[in-house]
Amino acid sequence: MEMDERKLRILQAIIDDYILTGVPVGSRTISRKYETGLSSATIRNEMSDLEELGYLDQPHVSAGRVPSAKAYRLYVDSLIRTGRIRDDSLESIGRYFTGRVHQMEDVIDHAASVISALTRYTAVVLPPKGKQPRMQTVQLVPVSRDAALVVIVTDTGIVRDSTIRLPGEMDSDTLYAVSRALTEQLRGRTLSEACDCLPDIIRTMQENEELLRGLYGFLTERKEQPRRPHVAVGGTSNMLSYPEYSDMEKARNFLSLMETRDKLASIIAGNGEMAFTVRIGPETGVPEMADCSIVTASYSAGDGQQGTIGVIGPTRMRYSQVLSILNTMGRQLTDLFSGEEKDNE
Amino acid sequence: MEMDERKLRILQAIIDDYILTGVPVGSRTISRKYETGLSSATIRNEMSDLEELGYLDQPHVSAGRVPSAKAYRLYVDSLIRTGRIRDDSLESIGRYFTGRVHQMEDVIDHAASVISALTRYTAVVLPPKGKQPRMQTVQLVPVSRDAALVVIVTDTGIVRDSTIRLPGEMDSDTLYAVSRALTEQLRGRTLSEACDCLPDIIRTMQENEELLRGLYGFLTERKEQPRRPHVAVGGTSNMLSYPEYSDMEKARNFLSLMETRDKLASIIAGNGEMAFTVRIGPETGVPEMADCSIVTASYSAGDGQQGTIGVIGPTRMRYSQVLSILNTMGRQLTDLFSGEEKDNE
DNA sequence: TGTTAGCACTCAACCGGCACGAGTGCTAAC
DNA sequence: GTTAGCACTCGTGCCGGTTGAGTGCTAACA
Repeated sequence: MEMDERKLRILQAIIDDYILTGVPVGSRTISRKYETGLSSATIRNEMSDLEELGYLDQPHVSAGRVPSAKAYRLYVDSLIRTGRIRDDSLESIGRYFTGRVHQMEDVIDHAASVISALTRYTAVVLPPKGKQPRMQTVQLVPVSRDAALVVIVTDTGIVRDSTIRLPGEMDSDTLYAVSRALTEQLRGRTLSEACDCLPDIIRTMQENEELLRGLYGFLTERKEQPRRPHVAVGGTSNMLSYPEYSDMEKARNFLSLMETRDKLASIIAGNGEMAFTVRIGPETGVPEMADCSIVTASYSAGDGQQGTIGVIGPTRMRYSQVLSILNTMGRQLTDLFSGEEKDNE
Repeated sequence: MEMDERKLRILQAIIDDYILTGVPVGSRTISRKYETGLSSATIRNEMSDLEELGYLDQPHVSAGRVPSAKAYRLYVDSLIRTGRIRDDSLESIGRYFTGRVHQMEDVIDHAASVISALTRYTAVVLPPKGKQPRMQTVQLVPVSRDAALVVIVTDTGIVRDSTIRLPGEMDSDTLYAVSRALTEQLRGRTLSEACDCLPDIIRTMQENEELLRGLYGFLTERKEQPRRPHVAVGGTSNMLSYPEYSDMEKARNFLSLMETRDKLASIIAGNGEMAFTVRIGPETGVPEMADCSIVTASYSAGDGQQGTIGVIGPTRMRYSQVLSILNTMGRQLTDLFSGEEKDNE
């Protein structure tokens, strides 16, 4: 026995209905609500076949059928292959991003809350991430008599800053002179390269040895403990609306996973090569998410920097809508960050 | 009829037991588990009195008694008055904050997760906030040929940065010269004062008019849309462990409140004058939190800057433990930020 | 006068039985 | 190949009885 056109149509109807209602769907429902021109008995036979083929599950004998992960996979693949991903909500998304100060973290927080509001699922946004950033400018800004702020501008526009102590009183001009010299020497190097060659530089700039040692300590600390990126999450409470999560234990595990941002980031993080990733149920590889699906899309922030936006929802997700929204949002973010990028170059 | 010593002792026992178990407590339980030397019948009479006085509620006639908000209030007040707030968990808290790079947001995130882990409730930490910060140094750091990073160092150590466009190519030395001149003129002023007097400065520095105008735009934008402070939240999932939140609807409302950080911040924000605030049930003034309590403590970040740490839990909270942990954590944060502050002055 | 033992009463929680109905699989007729 | 009909399954909701924790009241006691 194999799949034919009619089976496919029936499966589609079952999935649509299940996504809508969340309750196992029976043969009668399909024959009535969807104009198939077939009786419930015929649907029943087809459903039986579809179950044998592994596309449907039956919670118990007198209940309706529920789509399996395999069915969703088929459904999503055909959705993506036929390119039926619209851009309908573009304007409503675009509207959110006008006339604002675009600080990176604000933008991704905001993106997460917009996505979760539109989809009514949980949204996760990871900041752009790419190759090792290279230094462009190093500058020491005086903060007080014996402390300075280290500002490192990299080619990705990301700035790391923190104060270091000065060995003694140093005026603003001296700091500037050191900054210029450092910039000249370190420009184009990555953070860890800079770390490696700083001892050499210290030798050539004896007069400021102590200050540079402080800077060296700061850099190595940063290299070993990079500031972990900000992960934006929105709409975690949405998940509790779905009967899939009426089990408290499950809900708590889910929420607690959402709280451990490191783990969450590693789950969401895409390989950056695919426009979309859809992982259904067990495909997520995370036991806590055995009955969730994760849809991710990547956006670009110029210069090879890639970010990820993702939606987490029950396996019976409105995939088509989610893909459309992620698609639009991805483009929006790409425009936004690339635009900013253009300003800087 | 009025309160006497014995009633107080019994009430105390009832509250202790209810905090522990979460189920209505009966007279027999009190007479056996707590060595009162009284029979259950006597306890029963006293409980009846306590109910009449408004300290106990009875869910239904054949259930035990439950402490009222008024009872918790009495309990907490005596807890605070007698100063029975220990510092037992100090070492375990202190241990968390050693050998780390102390970036403000990391610290408060971390504090929230430590508090929630220790208390098993939900923790909220607000960053220090105080009088208008005053400028100390302004510096323009070149980012690319036609863009610069504006770094403003204020006396609170908080740094605002964002890129602005340069009118044309300007080398690092020119930018430095402008920075020095600006610093001289603006030092000691608040952000909005700086905004007001920048037009005057522009007049005196004709040659860089265009650059300064860009800066002016940046400052006014910042003045009107201050970056909203980062609110750290930890342990939201903990709330689902308590039977008080077995109702999904309630749980969802709670979580969604935790997601709207602005509102959350305004609920938690203390007046800064009290060491501790305990708001019980209706006292919170938030309908979603009718059966929650909120305990807050403030910490100081030096120079009049005040931050707030808070715990949100069911009304039957382990107040004593929570107060003790907040007390310790508040001191820890005060030390940490004041220490940093000391480095800078 | 305060304390306690005893007793009747209440009521949520639990359990077993029963009817209902949605849904299936199978068979026979079209 | 399709469909009508029928027997069968099984989760769900409802009803009534039992249980047990807990109370309030009263009478006896120290």
